[in-house]
Amino acid sequence: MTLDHARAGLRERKRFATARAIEMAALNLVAAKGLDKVTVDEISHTADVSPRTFFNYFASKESALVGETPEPPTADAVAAYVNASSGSVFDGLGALLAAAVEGRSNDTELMLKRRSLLKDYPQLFAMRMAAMREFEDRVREIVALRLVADDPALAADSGLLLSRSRLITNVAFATMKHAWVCWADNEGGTSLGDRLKDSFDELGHILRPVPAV
Amino acid sequence: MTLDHARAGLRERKRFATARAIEMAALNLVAAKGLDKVTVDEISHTADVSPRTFFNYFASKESALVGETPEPPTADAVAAYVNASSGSVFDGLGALLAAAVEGRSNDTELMLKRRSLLKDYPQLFAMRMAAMREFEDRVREIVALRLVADDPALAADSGLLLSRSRLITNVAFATMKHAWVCWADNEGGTSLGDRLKDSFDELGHILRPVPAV
DNA sequence: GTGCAAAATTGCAGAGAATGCAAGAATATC
DNA sequence: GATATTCTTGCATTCTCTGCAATTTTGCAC
Repeated sequence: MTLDHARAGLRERKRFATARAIEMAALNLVAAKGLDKVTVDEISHTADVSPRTFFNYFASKESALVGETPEPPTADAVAAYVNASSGSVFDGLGALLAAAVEGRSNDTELMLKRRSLLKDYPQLFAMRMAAMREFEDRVREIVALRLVADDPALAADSGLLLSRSRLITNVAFATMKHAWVCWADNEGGTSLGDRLKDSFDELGHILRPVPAV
Repeated sequence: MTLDHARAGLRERKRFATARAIEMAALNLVAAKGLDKVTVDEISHTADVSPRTFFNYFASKESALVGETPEPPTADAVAAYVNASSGSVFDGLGALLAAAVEGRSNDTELMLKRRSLLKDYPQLFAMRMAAMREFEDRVREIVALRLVADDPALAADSGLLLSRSRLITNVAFATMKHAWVCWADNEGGTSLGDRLKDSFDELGHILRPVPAV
């Protein structure tokens, strides 16, 4: 799925094309008629596959709409973050998430359609966030590594380490959610990656308000 | 739903009893057999109502499981928070959320069953959080009021006010999520309200780490 | 308590979602 | 080209959810 399709076999390319046709059909139909006026039969017919094939690709109508989950960060990115000697735990975490979120397919057309869809249907956006549970847990592990690197004494108190890494990860994902909403709000503007940086900067502002002089 | 049932009419009491019977049946069956081994027919039969009546009470099998959404904070609580002159935006926000979350029914039996269910099925926990969108938006409005009270100049920049209130609310809900997980993790322990206070305290720690002397 | 209005329950019919299975078509491998 | 693997498809089936109309239960006035 994440490879360049030029070098892949026919079978793989066809599979990719079918998935894209289904997603495209689903996004267009829902944009035109509304989420609950569109059936799987209709989507399948528009994408020129049988309804049964639809369910070979996607577990539900919704999962054809919300897109893939982010790919886990590379070992290099993880190491860079964990061993960063300057800044707070949050600095660098934004970049880590940005790489993961933007990493996947650069299919701009799908991305834009999906953006306006998720903006119109918050329920779908919530689903997308919920689908990131595995990814979130991976990020939590990475945060825990960083916390131990910053303060080796923490390794001894696994309860505190778990609690703290969970809280930090929750806050990071809350910030990501914020970035996404801002990004979807001003249609044209900046990339999601840049918007993520802005939100993490704003987070820093809120957390350490300039002390009264 | 939120009134004491003693003074309510027969009709209202019966309605409440039916809702509870359905929730109880659903929770027990899912605990015993697993989420996808339980059908609405089965739940309805156990609760002694027709399947059609089930859907008069709940929109889906899941919504019978996850429970009600929190009630909005009282005007008094809002005023107290907005006009608090000391502490950060986050101080007091924990208490505001605690009151809202604990406010509803004190049905301990349902609460405990639901707690272990939501722990076993993170998808349902995600649904519960997603169902709070209205409540979340109300909290965001309140946060915006507080921000303006703290810094009247912000009222002029509605974009920044919106962005900042969103981010703060997202972080607050992330903290609430953290509190919930901690609360569900150590079964017996403290109340959810106390756990919320702890999580908001921990948030303060993370945001303002003790500066190196 | 009798009668009437409002509300709740129920059955039924029907659309849509989702899965298992087995047959057939396309692709890969040699 | 022969064979094995994988994909697609149709069919049957179960389950979810909704609208409608008939029936029953409750609230209220007299």
